[in-house]
Amino acid sequence: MSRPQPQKRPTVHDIAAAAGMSRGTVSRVLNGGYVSTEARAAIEAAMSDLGYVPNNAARALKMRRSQAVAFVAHEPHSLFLDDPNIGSIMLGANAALSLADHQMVSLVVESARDTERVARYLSGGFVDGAIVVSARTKDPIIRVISDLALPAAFIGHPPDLDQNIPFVGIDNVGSARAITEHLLSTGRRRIGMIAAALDRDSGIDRLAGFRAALGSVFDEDLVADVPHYDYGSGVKGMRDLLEREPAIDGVFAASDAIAAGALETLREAGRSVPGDVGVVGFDDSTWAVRCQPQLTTVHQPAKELGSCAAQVVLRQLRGEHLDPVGQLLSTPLILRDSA
Amino acid sequence: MSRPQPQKRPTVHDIAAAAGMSRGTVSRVLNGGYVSTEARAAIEAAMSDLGYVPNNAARALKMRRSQAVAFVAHEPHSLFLDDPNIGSIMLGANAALSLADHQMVSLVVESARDTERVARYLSGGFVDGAIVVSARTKDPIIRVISDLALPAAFIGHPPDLDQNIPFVGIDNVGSARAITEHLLSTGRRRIGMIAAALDRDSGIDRLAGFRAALGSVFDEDLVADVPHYDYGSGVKGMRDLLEREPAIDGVFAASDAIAAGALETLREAGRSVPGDVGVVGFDDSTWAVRCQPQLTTVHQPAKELGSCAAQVVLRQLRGEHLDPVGQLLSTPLILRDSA
DNA sequence: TACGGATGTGTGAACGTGCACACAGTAGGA
DNA sequence: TCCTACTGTGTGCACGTTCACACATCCGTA
Repeated sequence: MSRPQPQKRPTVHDIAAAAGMSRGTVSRVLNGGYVSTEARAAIEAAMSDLGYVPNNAARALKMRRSQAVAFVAHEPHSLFLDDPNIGSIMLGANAALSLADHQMVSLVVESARDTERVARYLSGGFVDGAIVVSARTKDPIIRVISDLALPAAFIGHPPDLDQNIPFVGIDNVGSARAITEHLLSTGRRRIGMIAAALDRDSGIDRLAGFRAALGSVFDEDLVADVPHYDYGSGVKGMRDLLEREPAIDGVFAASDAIAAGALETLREAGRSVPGDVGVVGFDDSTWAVRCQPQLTTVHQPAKELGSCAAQVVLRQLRGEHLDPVGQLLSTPLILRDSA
Repeated sequence: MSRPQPQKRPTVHDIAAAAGMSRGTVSRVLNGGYVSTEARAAIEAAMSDLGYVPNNAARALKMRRSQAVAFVAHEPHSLFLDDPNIGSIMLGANAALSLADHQMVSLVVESARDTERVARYLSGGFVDGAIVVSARTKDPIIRVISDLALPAAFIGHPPDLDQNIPFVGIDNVGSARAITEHLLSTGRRRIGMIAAALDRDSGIDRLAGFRAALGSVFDEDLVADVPHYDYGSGVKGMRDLLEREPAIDGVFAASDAIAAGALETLREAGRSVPGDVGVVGFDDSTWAVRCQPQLTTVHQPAKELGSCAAQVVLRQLRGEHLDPVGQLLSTPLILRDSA
């Protein structure tokens, strides 16, 4: 089968001609307005006959509206795969946008090259707004969105985020503090933390909450710093911690995946959990119930974060005023067996 | 900050006026052509001055080219979260498209409503082609793409896929057969399978390969049928199998996640692996090395699948002829500890 | 009889871009 | 001198849509 032209598709003109009407009437059938029942029937028949589909590019050009919202997944390789939240957040956002008849298009940013292309894409009129997840400090995408005045919502917010850009997130400081306090309440004395992603608000805030809970007992030496929220980082971080303080009896892992890695290391080292060491995670992801023992952790409402962010963007699109620029969702503690 | 209009953005006209040139010359600066060095300098200065970004919608309308390719992730909720392949496939595709200066936009299909909207989006001129992953039998998306003659590539192919639509995949039948034969070679006699996703080519083919390897020894009763490739399905499937045949000594799980679930159930049931029961998986995902014992499995070249599919679409876009419509990537057996 | 409103339909102009074409000037070769 | 080729620039049109406007008809009422 040869494919010389990309197949001439019918336009409003063709439909109008086939139905014996004018373009205006076809447009009215599509967008609402006064149309007689016969005219509507004829046009609808012609449309399904010729297989008409409106051309979004033309519509977007004329209307300055594409009915699409970008979901910018600004994640390095390993994170994207090992972070279960990102998937849930996407699905939550997709569902909310879908309900409002908007298309979610997700853009993956891996390299500097990607950043530039995504920036071009965002400003090219293909999307009406953007949801940005886990942007980093000094992320160029932030500037682009700010310059463009593109309706946007950030999920989590880097410390240098422009005050006017709305965000939704969770109270990382408070949640980290609460779960650390739980660890204290079970009688643990030498509590360490495997802190990750300290170039992001979430990582920084979880560490801050941990520090706050421990107060004067806080010991810099008991913080292992790992780059990512993944399993491998957990294994490594726990080895570090055991080496520095063999008498450690409590661990706050910055994510469930990290906690899972930590459990594995503790098992190899012959420590029992929660007998010798209490371990808590963060996320309440599938990791939490898959571990042995199951993890005590902080529930992160990933799906709600996604749909909330979508709502924020949609509200801006409708021209509504946003009262509080930021919004924090609550994060219940989930008590299971690991601490 | 009030936001009455979506902020008037500069157009070629504005740039032309600012630089004292005509629109045509601006266009030539952007797209190549004869332009004097002074003119180019003046125009480039004006562009960076006014912060000009070409309007993709207008360009797409005129050129019938958007420089974007859709990645249709046709996955139900649980699958999307638990299938590690989809992420790797996406990253592979993204990298390849990025290199060719194309934007990947990924569309999530969850519901029938989504299907319809995605179909509209695909035919709306926002994308030049599509990569479709794990479409199901009778998927309406297939018809849409076929009707539109949209350059596309399927990853895996449903049995009812139009002969002309290119696909890339792996030899599920051969790989399943090979790993089952490995199980046989270790002396297992009562081998069961936890089969999943039997509404998809991958699920069907893996079962077929299993059956082929066993030949006359194949026993219908030793196949547990579960809906998804996830951990929970593995737990359930293994319970089924143990109940039906307590003397079972080998299990082929249709995915690593399923194998992980099966391991958990076996552990609970007091069976040792690989002592009492040999277990093999499929995918060589992060699950495989995270299990105890680590899984013997089939390596699935997820990233290559993604980049291959992208290449196929790009080649169609360039008007090249595709010799073999289908393409199968090789899948080495990875021998670890579980069988 | 005339008028205002509701209902229904057609037409022209724009959205921002790229391309074909026209035009102008210079240079080289027959 | 004329023709052609090359470089550089401006202008009109089209892509497919929507929207504002003009027009046409019919009804009820002043």
